[in-house]
Amino acid sequence: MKSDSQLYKGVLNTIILKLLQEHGKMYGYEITKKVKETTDQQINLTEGALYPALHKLEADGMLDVTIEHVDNRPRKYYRLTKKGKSAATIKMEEFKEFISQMSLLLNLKPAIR
Amino acid sequence: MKSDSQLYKGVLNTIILKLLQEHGKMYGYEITKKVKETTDQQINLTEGALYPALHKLEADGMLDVTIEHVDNRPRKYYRLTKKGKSAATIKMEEFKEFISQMSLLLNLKPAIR
DNA sequence: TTGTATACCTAAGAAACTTATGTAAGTTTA
DNA sequence: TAAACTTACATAAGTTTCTTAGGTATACAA
Repeated sequence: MKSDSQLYKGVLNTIILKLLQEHGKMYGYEITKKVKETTDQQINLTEGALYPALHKLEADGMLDVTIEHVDNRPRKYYRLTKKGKSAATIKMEEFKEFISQMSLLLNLKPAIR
Repeated sequence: MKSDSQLYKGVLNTIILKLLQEHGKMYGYEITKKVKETTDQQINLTEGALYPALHKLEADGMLDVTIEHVDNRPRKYYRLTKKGKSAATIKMEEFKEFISQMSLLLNLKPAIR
């Protein structure tokens, strides 16, 4: 995760879980592309951050993996487990709460639903 | 900073700079109280996080310090320097940009002005 | 055949916290 | 009046999470 701002520390898992919740299954490289595309090239989710995060989420029972071969190259598709699904929901709630608290602290108008 | 969520990592400087921008001068303990009060006791800005952060901001030329004694106890009042003022503004812009990018990634409705 | 895109990976170091202390004066309460 | 809490500062060890910098390998375009 790189964008000249410290703010993105801590949101990596939230992003991963949410993207998987929306798209069903994704592989690592696809996630980096998706993030870059969605944020108009502003956020570069680096592989050095992503892969260790995926491995940790898998070790924690949040993700299941299936390997598929495309053009002789392996892809590791990740999917949310049951535990991962509820974690995704919780992380989203936490994020909204975070925005709401920060809006109070920084005197912003909160308006995220 | 403690609230059972990793999200608050990275926003500490933003909060400090913004509070000082709004209130002119504040001392450390006052900042922790202000954060607790504003967030309805939800966010506990721990001293182990705050004091090193204040010292670093001072070392970086963002803050000026003056010591005042109240009831025989010393208070270190912090104020934004010129550099600190522009840093505060930049941090706020960065935070709004962060919210906007995250809203895209997490499919939220962005509405912070 | 050189560069770019795809697709995975790890390891050293830095940064920013948490947790756990420590000091000391003033204030409340049993 | 002793104990407990609040005010007000501080540091230091350890953890987590990321950055930076590498590495492997296949496919395709110039």
